[in-house]
Amino acid sequence: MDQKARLIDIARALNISVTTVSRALNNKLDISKQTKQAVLDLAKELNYQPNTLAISLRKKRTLKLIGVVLPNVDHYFFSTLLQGIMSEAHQNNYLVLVAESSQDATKEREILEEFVSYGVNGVLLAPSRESNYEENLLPLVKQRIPIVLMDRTYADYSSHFVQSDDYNGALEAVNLLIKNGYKRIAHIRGSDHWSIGSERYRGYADALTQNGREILKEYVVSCTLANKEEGFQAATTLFNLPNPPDAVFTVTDNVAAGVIEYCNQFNLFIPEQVGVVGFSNAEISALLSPGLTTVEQKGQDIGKLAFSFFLQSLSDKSKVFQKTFESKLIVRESCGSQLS
Amino acid sequence: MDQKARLIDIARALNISVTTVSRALNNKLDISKQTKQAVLDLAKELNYQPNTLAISLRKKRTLKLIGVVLPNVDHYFFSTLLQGIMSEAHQNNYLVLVAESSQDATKEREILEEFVSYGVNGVLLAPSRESNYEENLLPLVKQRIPIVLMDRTYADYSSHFVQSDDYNGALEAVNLLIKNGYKRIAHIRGSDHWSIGSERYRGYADALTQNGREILKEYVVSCTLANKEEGFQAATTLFNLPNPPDAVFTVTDNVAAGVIEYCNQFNLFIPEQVGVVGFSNAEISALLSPGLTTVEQKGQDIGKLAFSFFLQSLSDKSKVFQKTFESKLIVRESCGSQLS
DNA sequence: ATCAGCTCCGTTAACGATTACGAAAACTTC
DNA sequence: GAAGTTTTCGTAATCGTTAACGGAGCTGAT
Repeated sequence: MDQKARLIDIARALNISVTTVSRALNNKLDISKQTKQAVLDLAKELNYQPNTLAISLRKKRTLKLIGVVLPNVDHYFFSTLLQGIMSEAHQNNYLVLVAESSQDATKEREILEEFVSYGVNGVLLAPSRESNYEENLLPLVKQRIPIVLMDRTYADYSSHFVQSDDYNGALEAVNLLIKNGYKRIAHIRGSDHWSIGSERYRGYADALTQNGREILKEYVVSCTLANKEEGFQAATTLFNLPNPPDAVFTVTDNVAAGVIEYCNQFNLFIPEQVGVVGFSNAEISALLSPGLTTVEQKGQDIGKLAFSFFLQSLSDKSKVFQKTFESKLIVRESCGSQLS
Repeated sequence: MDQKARLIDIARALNISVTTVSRALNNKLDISKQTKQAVLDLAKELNYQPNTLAISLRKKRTLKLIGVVLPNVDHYFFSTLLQGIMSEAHQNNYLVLVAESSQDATKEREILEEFVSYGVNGVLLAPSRESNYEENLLPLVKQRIPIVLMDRTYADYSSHFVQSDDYNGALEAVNLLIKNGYKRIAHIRGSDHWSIGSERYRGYADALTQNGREILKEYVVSCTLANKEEGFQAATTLFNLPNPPDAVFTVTDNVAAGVIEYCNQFNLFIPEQVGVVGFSNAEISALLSPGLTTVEQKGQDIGKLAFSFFLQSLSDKSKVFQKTFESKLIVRESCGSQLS
């Protein structure tokens, strides 16, 4: 009784054919004003909602549906990324399937397969750390499903992507530390498999050499999960060196939070004794004490552009859309800029 | 050539009927081993992918698809909520449509309609502030689509829900401040339209009266967005009163972050001069200095349970599933518990 | 030889919408 | 009033898949 209203329900009630009802609702020509009005009125009364499935099937046009795969949604950067995607998608009447790979390449592959079998029109992917082109992406490429990569890319595959300029961001961050007088700058970096790990390291290394400084192995500590705990641990290692650093550049803000906690705990004053710069401009960076100098990653903008690249790639199959957002330093207390 | 293979293509190639092909692929009984094998082989060769639209249309429901509507995904609590939902959903082979209402009841309604016309099997909804039952939920209820509410509920509608115990959480938080010797406890509260705003205020008020204290109007400041800036502003108001408070309980951790920033900036020592307690146990609460005492909201658990309620409601149509998670205080430095 | 009971498969009608085609009704025009 | 034109509507096919039903063919028991 209260079931969903269909065209046939309206048709029977008005004693006309389904075709006529369809015509009325779709603003077609071959229909009189009166019947059209009657249909529209009844449709409104019954709260008629067309069945998208049936329409798509009939029109042989797929549903407006895209899939988004992220390593973690509770990570601030990714959640803003998602927000950007969803706002664009909603404006274009696309629905968004979301799944979390939890940084697990196998799970990522499973998700992508599910998405494909569900008939998504495209995939926006922020690859997990161990994701590789051959196994994860090739199947989609074969099926000609548009893919836009976000945040990181594959070394062996050129596709649409939107990322932030990790290299220059890191370069500027370390340059700032140098300019502010820090002498022994350490880096807590991400893993090599991870493009943001290697890109940010590259920026760190080049900033040092461009300023005629050496890169000391013991000043570079790797982490894998890039969270606060690892930051604390790495700080412990660094500050217990015979010749400890006087500044730390970290691969993410969360890692920097661990460093700051270590310094607060062991009375190393920031920025007087130790300078700290993070990466991401996560929510926490403004809330930490002292405020964390960091490199902005515009999650929303990246997400929006990624979706718009997907849309454009539908109409222009041959073109490859790529964008690297410029990095921007957000200077707060932790890097000693206020000292001079 | 590269067109998608359909059942009829396989059927024609093997000179059998579509039904038989369908039977082979769906592991039905009435079929011989040989034909079944032949179909499976050819299907694999042609890389047959069933058309989910057609299946869903025929079965009158989509295959394992649920919709999630949240006010904001970049809010930490909601992102953990989403995480909980997605982890359960993935385990049960459900795909998850996600959309953001941006606290806009009209947009929320649009999203819900879209979800329905896509044939989702259920909806998990964290209602926006102005969402009302009549307009937003009634249409779904009429169509007998299972709905599980999260975080807040409707006064005029009893349904499945999962929420955290805002009232008792607030009560305990304020009791702790009282126990730790704070005399003039203020509250920065959320708006009245918002159940967490009124529930947490109710807890605050009852804690005071149960301890024989007065509720002073000037000690209760309202905010709408519940962010750090509003917290800073409210702190400015409170600490410039002729008789300023010596403790503040805030509706969210972000608001508390604003208060802490104010105190740090104007040299009000926490917890010695001012006690602060927040709500949510957001990521930032552990990273702030001093660490913020707060009430835990188990986003992941709430999300997981909400999904499992949805699943259960499918098999047991008549039962109503409801759960209020107990609140739990997370005690850190900001509330003076270390002082005594 | 007849009948019951399998196994295996095809025919047909759905699911809810769109659309080509043609026919009835209404309106012109001479 | 007959012929032509236009407006308005219905019939039936179609999208890709599933499912109720029935029928052929074979086996084995009576």
